[in-house]
Amino acid sequence: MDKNNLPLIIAGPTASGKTDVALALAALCGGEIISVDSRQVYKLINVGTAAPKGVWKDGFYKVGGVKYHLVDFLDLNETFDVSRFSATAGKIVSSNPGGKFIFAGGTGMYMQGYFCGMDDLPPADKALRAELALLAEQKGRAYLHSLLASVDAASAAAIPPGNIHRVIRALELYKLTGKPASVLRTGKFCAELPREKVFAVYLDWEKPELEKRILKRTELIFDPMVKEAELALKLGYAEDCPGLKSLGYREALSYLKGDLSKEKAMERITVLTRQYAKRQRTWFRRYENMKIINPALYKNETEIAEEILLWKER
RNA sequence: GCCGAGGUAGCUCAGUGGUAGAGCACCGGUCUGAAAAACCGGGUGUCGACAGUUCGAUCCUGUCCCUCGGCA
Repeated sequence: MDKNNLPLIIAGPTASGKTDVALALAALCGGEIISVDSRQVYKLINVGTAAPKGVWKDGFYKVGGVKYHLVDFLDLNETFDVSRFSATAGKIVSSNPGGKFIFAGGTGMYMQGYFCGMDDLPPADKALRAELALLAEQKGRAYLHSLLASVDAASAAAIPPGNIHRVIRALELYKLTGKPASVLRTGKFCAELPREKVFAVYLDWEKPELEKRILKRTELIFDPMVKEAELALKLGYAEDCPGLKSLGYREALSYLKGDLSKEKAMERITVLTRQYAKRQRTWFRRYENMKIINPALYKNETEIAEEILLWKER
């Protein structure tokens, strides 16, 4: 296999400039970009999710002529998840054999799912989840956890009772298949990103620098975010629909309702974004074969892209 | 200037004559179809300063400094 045709991953925390680097790479070597982002998939909330600005043309979302996949297509009432990402990305890649692909984004779990592979497990069952969530609400998370312990001791031991999402998923797997998660899962998902299948880059700013960028971005996107939230409500979407659960929209809505001053709302969004960036850093630290790049050491995105291409050729 | 209230963690504040806690922030981590999710772990401190009383003071006493109200 031609080494130059291996896909590239441009990962990094939120506000690290992944999109711009990906676009610079596409400009240098051609190719298409696949957004690895659980929120940029939605329509109507493009600014607040920092989705690249583009236009729909011939069935593709294009940014400056570059195909930018998996952005701006999903209804706010729909949910997206790692399996859908993995399957869709797979289709996009196989639709253009020999094409160059740049995976850009910060949703580590999606990268993990696509590059390491998903086990063949049943998908989410909304009704069952709602039923289990209700049970947890009525009888407590500890009760749900004890239910899990009685059918799947290994999962129960690994999942803290407070982690309601994972407790529910483990119970869901058991109810749908009759087998405990520990039996269904092969462990391949947890592997290191396969070196022979992908080149991975991580954009790693010094912390104070990233914090400044986050602050700046909050200031830049807050007003448009409020407008997006307002429009969504006007179109009939509920405040708690899946899309509007994206980071910051709750605060934008609170501001809209007058429950939060603009200053407080922005401050809160900045904190949430910083915490999110930290979780991303923690996630990506697991990968030992990523190329770490400090963007501050380069003049611009093009220089970073050139550096990445040089590294890839080696 | 006088009177009153107060100075304890990054912030808001609780507390005790035996060198301190909470929430949030912050730091570290977990992660298999919700992941911008949901969690787990950690106190990071000259208790305003200086004296005095005491075996021992963040706590009691005095002086000073600072902040916020009220009166001038």
